[in-house]
Amino acid sequence: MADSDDPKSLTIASRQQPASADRVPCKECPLIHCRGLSAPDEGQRAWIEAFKSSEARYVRGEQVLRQGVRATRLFTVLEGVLIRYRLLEDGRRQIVNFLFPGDLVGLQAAFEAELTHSVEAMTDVRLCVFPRDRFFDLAVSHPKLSFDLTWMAAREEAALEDHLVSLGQRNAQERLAYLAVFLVQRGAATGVSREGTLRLTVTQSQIADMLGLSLVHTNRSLQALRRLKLVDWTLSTISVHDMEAARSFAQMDGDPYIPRPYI
Amino acid sequence: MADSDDPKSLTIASRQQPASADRVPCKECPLIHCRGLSAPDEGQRAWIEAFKSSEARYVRGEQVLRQGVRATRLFTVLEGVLIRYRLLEDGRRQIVNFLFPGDLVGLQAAFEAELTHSVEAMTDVRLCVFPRDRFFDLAVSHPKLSFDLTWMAAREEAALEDHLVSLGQRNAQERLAYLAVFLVQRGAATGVSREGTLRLTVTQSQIADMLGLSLVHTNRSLQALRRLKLVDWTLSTISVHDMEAARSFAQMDGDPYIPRPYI
DNA sequence: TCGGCGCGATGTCAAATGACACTGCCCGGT
DNA sequence: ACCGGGCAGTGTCATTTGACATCGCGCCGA
Repeated sequence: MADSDDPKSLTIASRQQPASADRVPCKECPLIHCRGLSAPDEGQRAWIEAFKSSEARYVRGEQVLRQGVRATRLFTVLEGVLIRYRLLEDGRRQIVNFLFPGDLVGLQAAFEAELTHSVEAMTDVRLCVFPRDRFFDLAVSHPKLSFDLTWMAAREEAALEDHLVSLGQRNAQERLAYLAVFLVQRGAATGVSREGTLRLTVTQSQIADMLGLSLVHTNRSLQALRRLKLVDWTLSTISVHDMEAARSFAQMDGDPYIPRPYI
Repeated sequence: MADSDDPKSLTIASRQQPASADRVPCKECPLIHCRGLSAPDEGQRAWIEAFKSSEARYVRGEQVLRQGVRATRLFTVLEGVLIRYRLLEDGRRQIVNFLFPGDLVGLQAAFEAELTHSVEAMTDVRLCVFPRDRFFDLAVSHPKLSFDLTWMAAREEAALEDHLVSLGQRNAQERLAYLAVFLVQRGAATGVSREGTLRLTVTQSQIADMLGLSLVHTNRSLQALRRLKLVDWTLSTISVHDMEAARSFAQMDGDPYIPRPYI
């Protein structure tokens, strides 16, 4: 079920991450070009630049944050995709959400609480690092950023609400269609994918752990969707031929496009 | 499935809610006495008082917010319990969360987005009303409150994460035990329930719609839990005899007590 | 006093989903 | 060339969960 406990990924995950010397200045932030993300203005960007302490890189499979610890750093995704998941004591794993460029990683750390989930890189990633202890300064000195932060938290909450509806009300095929559409659109909005297709390595085991299905049933349902020509999801590629058909198959409503602020 | 479309509740729900003349001054806010809630200080309370525009009352079954509209007001729960749910086009309903005193209702409204869920009163409730358009002032003029707001959003997100794990990884009985423990503890923290028992009218149909189970299966699983002497859940009362046993049965970890700020 | 209604409970059967054991394929290391 | 590991796919059978029909009970209003 949880495939994160194989020896290799553990040893990789536990080595300390050196702060990379080179860092992108915020005024040249590559995320500016993402439709789907609304960039902060000049003043805010200066503030963010000062707040940002460094950059970090992780390779696919590495753990960025570990459930149960009190983290001292927050991150923001500059490049790549990650997952956020929780482990139960008996080894069951629930993947809670995927993280794309612009997303905030580890907001819980800001409130000196223990993390309730782990975060793992799905691709090689670059993250912006922010110190937790200066977090409160943010709200004081730049209200608009603080507002954006609340916005981001609310947005993430809405995403979880969507997933919750999926797990609670949709059957296996609908869930798969929903997740495929969700990921492809997230990818499109953050510059990771072309229209209708997302190149991202996701194993069926990970899909199963996200959707609350068994591995075998996930496999069979994926095949069914492939036969229906709705979603073609392979190890390295998710492609949705007819977005509207897939959306209606999965009973998705609401507007897919709401530009999000980021930090 | 969705029982909210019976004619009676609809007519009740659609009448306009007169702003009640009498309102509790924030300095006498009854929530001060809730362990489980950390009260704002004097200065903050003054600011909240100025921000608060009125109070509203709803009776059990009334709709407070409706999915798909752009609300102009935010609420805070002063007294009572509500549910937040989403309807799918074919009538399936997913209850997303329960709202207890101190909780924020309709944060999405702050970002001029369409609401993705409806909110309905489970008991007679009293709400504090805040205008949406003065919301941004909050962040500017009182950073600590803005910080608390982010905190609350993050807390709600964590709760949804818990529910997501439940729907994704737990079987019917575990989900029921989890939900019972969750509700009783939420009730205890907000002064609604005595230790181990919560008096709150929840139909099995509502439980089913929260946990993604069929009505019949919910019924049978509840009976099973009753036979196991873990949870006794009737229409009007939830009682958990042995909290620790129930928590471990449902594979719940983490600290149940984190005092939350409120507004 | 009668009927309607909301809610819980049950019996029976069907469908969805899971568990387990096994195969084939690809790929990288030696 | 061989081995081992990760991953998708399959066959078979068990378990969980859902669908549908029905009953009992308490409540309330005509």
